[in-house]
Amino acid sequence: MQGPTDDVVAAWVRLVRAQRAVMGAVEADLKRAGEPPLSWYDVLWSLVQAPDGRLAPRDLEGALLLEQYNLSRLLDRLEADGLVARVPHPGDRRRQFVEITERGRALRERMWPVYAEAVQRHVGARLGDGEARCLAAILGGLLGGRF
Amino acid sequence: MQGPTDDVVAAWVRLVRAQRAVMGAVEADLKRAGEPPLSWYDVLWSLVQAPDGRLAPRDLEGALLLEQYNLSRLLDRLEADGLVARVPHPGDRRRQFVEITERGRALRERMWPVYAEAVQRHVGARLGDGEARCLAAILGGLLGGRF
DNA sequence: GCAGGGTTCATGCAACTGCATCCATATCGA
DNA sequence: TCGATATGGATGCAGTTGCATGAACCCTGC
Repeated sequence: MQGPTDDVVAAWVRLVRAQRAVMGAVEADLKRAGEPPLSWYDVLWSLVQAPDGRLAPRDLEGALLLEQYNLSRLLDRLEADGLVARVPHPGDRRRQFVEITERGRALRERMWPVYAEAVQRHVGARLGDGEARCLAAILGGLLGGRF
Repeated sequence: MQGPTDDVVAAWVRLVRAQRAVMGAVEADLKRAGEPPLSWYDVLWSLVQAPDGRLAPRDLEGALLLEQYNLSRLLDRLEADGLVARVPHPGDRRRQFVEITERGRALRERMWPVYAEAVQRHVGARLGDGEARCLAAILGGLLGGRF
């Protein structure tokens, strides 16, 4: 196979570094505001968007690109805080649904302004007109099927 | 402060997801080939590029966007494998240099082909002409001062 | 109906990370 | 010079992740 061009390597390096820097900054803003980590928001948001506020763990896994065991434990923590509930799947006792609770919805709504402001500060404010759209398009291609 | 536009949010979401997907895939390729994780490569490569193959931990920290304590322990592991050596700083006994060893250089050279192929497969092959350059440019702006 | 195999989710254990703090050393100011 | 403060790096502990495996359940073919 042909090796990557210099441009590709540069893009890769900056992708890793930009994500680390920006995500770290957003995560830090959330923490400073006394809110839970981003991964909690991601789960809650996925559930809010889903019909009936519930999803199969497997779907969450795919949506959030989490490993099965990581999701399992993340859900443990969310459940312990009363933000989601695991409800049995009628007809298949292996499976289950994860359902957001009222408390979970409330937390997500409380987190959103903090999150949005952090994203604006660390991403929005640094991108010119059209750059955001262009970035999203290219990254979408990079993601290929996975989205 | 004005909230982020939809385009900014989309860019943010894809940035996180793309980095997770691509980085996970590259990391997995390295592991499959029996090589150490990417963080090891990053340190070794930073040292190779530095004059005399040595850097102050603080500089590595900035270059790799690692926390001080994480770098300290990463260096523990690299040192335990004989890939780097901590050498005292003449004139300030608090400080030190991290110096790559021959063994470290050899490992980096062995890792590179595997790494390069993974980057090509998961990044290069998915970007059209000019997209890599465009992506690198936008992400560079996103990084702002930090690089 | 039941043995074998696949699917879904959980968990024991080891490695890694985050956080607070500590230790040793250097620097600054009176 | 000496005490207060700052800096560079390490470390104890708790929380999280990765990996391998396990437990419960479903399904298929015989």
